[in-house]
Amino acid sequence: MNKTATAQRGTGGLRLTPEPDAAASEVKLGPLDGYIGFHLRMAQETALRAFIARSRQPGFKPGHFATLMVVRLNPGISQIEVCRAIGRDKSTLSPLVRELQRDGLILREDSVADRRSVTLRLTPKGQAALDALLRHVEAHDRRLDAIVGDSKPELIAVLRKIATALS
Amino acid sequence: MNKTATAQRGTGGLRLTPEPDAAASEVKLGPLDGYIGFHLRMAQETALRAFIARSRQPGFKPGHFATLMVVRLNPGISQIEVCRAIGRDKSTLSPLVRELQRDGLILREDSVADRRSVTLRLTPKGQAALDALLRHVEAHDRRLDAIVGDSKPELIAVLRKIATALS
DNA sequence: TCTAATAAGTTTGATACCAAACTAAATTAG
DNA sequence: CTAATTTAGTTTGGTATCAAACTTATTAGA
Repeated sequence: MNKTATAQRGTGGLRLTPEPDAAASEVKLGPLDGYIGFHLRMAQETALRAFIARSRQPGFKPGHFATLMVVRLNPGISQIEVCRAIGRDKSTLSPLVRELQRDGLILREDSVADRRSVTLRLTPKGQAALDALLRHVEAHDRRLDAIVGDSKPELIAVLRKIATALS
Repeated sequence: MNKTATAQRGTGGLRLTPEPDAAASEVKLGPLDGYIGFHLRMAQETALRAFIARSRQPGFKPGHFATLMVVRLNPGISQIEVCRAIGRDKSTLSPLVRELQRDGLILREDSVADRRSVTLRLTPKGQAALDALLRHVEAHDRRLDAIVGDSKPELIAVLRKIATALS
C-alpha cells in the first residue's frame, strides 16, 4: 500500500532490490544520507522519544536526570558548573533548578566563597527521586547497548570527540 | 582559575592525571559518562548549535533544510512521507510546510489520487534557497567529517541502526 | 584604590518540537 | 453497501531549549 502510493508518484520508484524490513526508504534521501549531522539528529531524537515514552510517569522529567546525577556526584557544585558538565545553557538550568528546589529534591545555598554563585546538593528526597529515575535510564541505556553492541566504546569516543571539538 | 574554584568545593578534586586540553571535566560524571544516550545528546546538540551559529543569516532555518532536500529529490511527495523520511511529526511539518509555501519555496497541490493528501514540489525560488542552504550544510558536515575521520561509515551505520531500532 | 571587564544567575522572547484531539477522506469488515 | 477503522493533515497545548539583556558580585588594570 505504501508501495502503490509511491508508484503513483511517478518518480520511477520501482524497486530493483526487495525491501526486507522496509517500511520507510522508498523515499530518496540523496546527499542527506551521507551527512553525519542528519544521522546524529535522527538517532538522538529517536532515542530521546523512546526514553520519554518508556519513562512516562508522574514527576519524571528526562531533563532533570542529568542535573540530579551531577549534583549527587559533585555535592556543592554551582549551577554554571552543572551547565558546563551537561551541556545546557544557564538560562535553561535556572528554572529547572528552581523547580527541583520547589519540589524538595535539591538544596540551594548561597556560596560563601563567591556570593554570586550558589551551591547545590541533593535532599534525601532528591536522592530517592534520582534512584527511581536511574532505573529507567539504566533500562533505556541497556537497550541502546544491545543495539550498538561491540562498537560502544568507539561510538562514545567519537561522540565525545564531536562534542568537545564543537563546543 | 577553574581549578581553584573546583578545589574550593572540597570534593577532593585533586587530579592525579594532568588534563591536556581540559576545560571541563573537573566535574565527575559517574555513570553518566558510560551512557550512550548522554553522549548522543551532547554530540547532537553541540553539533546543531555549531551549525546554527555558522549559518545565521536572514531566512536560513536549519529545520527547513531536510524538508526542501527531500522534496527536491522526491517531487510530488506527500507531507506524511516527508515526515517519515526526516523523522518529524506531522504536526511539526504542517506549519513548516505552510511557511515554506507562504515564502514561495514550495508548491502544494491536492493529490488527485488521494484527496486527503497533498503533493509537494520545489519552486525555482525553493531550488535556489536549497542550493544556498546546501553550501552551509556541506561546510558544516565537512567539519564533522574532519572530526570523525575514518570512522564515518561505522558511525553512520550505528546511528542508523539506533534510529531504525527505536522507531 | 577606583574603574573596567568578566562571571553567576535570572528574566524575557523566540524557536523547534511532540502528543492528543479533531476533520475529512479512504479502506476494510460485516 | 453500510459501519468501523485507519490515514493525511490541521489545530491546540505544552515542553525544552537557546540567545540576549539585565543585575549583582568578583577580578584585573590603570
